Amino acid sequence: MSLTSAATLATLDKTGPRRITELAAAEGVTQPAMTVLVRVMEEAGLVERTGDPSDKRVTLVCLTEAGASYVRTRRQAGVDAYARLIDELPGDEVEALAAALPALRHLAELESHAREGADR
Amino acid sequence: MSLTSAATLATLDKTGPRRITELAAAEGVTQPAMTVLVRVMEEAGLVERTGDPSDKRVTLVCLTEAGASYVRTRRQAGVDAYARLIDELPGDEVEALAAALPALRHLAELESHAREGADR
DNA sequence: GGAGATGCATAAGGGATTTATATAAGTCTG
DNA sequence: CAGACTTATATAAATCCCTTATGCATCTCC
Repeated sequence: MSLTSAATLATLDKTGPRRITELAAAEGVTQPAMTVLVRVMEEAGLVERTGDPSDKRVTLVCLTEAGASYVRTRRQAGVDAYARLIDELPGDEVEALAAALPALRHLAELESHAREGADR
Repeated sequence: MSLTSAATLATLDKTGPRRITELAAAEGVTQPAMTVLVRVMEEAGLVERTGDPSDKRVTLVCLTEAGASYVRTRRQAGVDAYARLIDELPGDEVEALAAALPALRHLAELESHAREGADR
């Protein structure tokens, strides 16, 4: 599964159904790339396409139950892997990490904004 | 320049000349991929191949001056970009980040060891 | 109601990587 | 010390994921 596919599933999980164009912009790929990705993920049973009744041009993409469970499994695996690593750190370092969490979150947010500016 | 190329240059900068197979393992790609990468970087003037006199099968890859300067420039650009972001954080968050640096370094080291184990 | 804008799909091409295989050099064994 | 394995790299073909270019259907607006 490509990195972009995984990121797209995560985005769908976070924000609910999206149109193809929105997903492409969110993941920083072109619309044709996202069209193909969605087809592949649909064939894998991870997402479904549903037409938008108010605009027959758009196809809304939403997670299937299998897709949602895939996202959860993958996220949990990541969390577990990091938890195992953090368990090996001395206690004072764990505390320092915890204390830095707001700063790290803030930094990630600044970075994503900077990336938006650069991409367009 | 591909991500793997940049990582390979950084590895060469950190650890000195390496053989193709070592570089491939270090970057997590196959040997033929690294062979091609090295040829491209050689044509770009960033690395040089030198035979190992004690084993005529191996080709040692080392950074040229241009390659080393490329690595330094790129690294500095990254440092600058992060510095700009960190400048926007409130002072207490900067302090928290600084306090967490040893933990982050330690975590990165644990992670790279874990990755070694998983890849083989 | 027709012109332009918008959303998606398809086609063709390129870059980076993979597997499979070839070639050459080293190592070891009887 | 000769042949059989092993190791280091190279080459070839195929694959994956992405791009640009383009087509088609639908919407919007005067």
